[in-house]
Amino acid sequence: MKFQNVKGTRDFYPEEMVRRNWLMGMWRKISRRHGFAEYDGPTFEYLELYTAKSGDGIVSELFNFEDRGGRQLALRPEMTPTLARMVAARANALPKPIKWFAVPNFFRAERPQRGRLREFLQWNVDIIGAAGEAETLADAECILVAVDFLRSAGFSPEQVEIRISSRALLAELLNCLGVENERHPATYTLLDKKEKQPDEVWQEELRRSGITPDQQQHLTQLAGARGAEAHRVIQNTLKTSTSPDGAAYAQLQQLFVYLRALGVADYCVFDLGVVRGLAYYTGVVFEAYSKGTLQRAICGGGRYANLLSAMGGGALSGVGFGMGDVIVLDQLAEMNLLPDSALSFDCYVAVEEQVDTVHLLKLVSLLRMKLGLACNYSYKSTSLKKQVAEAASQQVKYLLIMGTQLQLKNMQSGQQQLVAEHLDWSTAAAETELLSRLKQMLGNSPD
RNA sequence: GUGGGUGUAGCUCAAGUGGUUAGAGCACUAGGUUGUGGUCCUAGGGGUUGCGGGUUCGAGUCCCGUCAUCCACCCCA
Repeated sequence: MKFQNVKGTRDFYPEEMVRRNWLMGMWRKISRRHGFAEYDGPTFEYLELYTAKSGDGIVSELFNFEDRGGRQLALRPEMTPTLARMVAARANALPKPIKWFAVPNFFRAERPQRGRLREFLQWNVDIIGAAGEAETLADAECILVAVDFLRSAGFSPEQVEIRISSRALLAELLNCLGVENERHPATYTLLDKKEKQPDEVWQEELRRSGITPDQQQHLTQLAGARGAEAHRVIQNTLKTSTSPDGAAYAQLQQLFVYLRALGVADYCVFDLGVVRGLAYYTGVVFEAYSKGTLQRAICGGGRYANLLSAMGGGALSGVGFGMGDVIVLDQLAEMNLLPDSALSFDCYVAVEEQVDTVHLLKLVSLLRMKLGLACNYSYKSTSLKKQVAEAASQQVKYLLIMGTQLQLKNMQSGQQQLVAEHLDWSTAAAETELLSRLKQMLGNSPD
């Protein structure tokens, strides 16, 4: 019987693990420097937690099972329900705003394809409980974190952009056009599809949507309007109403003022075509869009004003985004931005023929446990040349050569120094002497 | 769930229209170059050609099924 990994899952051999750890490290570093605290929850929850948010239809999309007590459980397909549950449990005790992030693995029973697997990692960043004016600050900070990551990973504004819009603004505009509230969700879906299908198909769907020809014409102008053009279209639309609201429009303009102040405006573009598929977004919506050969969203997020209360979490508004590792790594690879994934250790001890293995082990143990260095040596007695070659293949910074003398070689500079003329393991004092000598030489060597 | 492409060594690929014992490079292992940078030389291990059936004197090659994988659709938290 030959086994293989389950469809849609990945094995992480050391080389891939280096990349994965690099990405997770970036996510954590970026999150922390913007003042976010890491949290996590269980890998599985009660099935109802997910059906409560997304309806029974979600069940076919997730891995669910029954435990021995007959309870219906499911592997987590996303973090928001868990987050809502955790926040709800301590809603009154947690200081606001709550700025949390997580880098969990998720499971979805979907058909795998490029950029989508059945188990994947996703960076989740949320700010919950910022109210009033502070909402826009939180929106800006969320987008800032996303841009900071993309820029730090090496994406240029030519390679990726953050497309930003607002559901609240769209609602305002639809009201001006006289589209009834109950038609808003369907209209959002329509707008969302504008760029994803041929124009004739979209126009056909528009005709069948049940809104008036006049409304259809305005909607065509709105959909996909970007930057200055979007502002012009909005101003024209607001004029068509006798009592325009304009609050959401003002808020969105304020958001862009903040983004300019934060220095990330070059990555951001106002784009009315961004809607996001999720029903629960109520305010700002945004996505990072890759402009590579495979054009697609790298991350997506937005403001959800009612989600937590709908899940028993109290009247707290939140804003957040998620970024999956599969697409990010895919896009980084395409743009040649992935770091070197070779193994690397701190040092390697090579021995000449006459060296006693017991002495070798004593030195290795000093390096590993007293100096805390990641250190390797060969189990076999092979030529010095092969040991040096192996050291080089492990990308070590230092090579220690043990013979009658002990020498230290800096593998980057090629410089070699004498550590000790003779190695004396007979007394504890001699060992301490050697240790401090090594500490000094390794500590002072330039990396 | 629908449609399409692809399955030969760990990886990248060979093997005229069916024809002897399925090959190469890289990687891996061992030995050598008596030793300080991924070298070079030699040797070796590794394959039921995804699996099952069929056609045939004979199938990696043709046919059917199945599984896996990739791509697109659906969906996208």
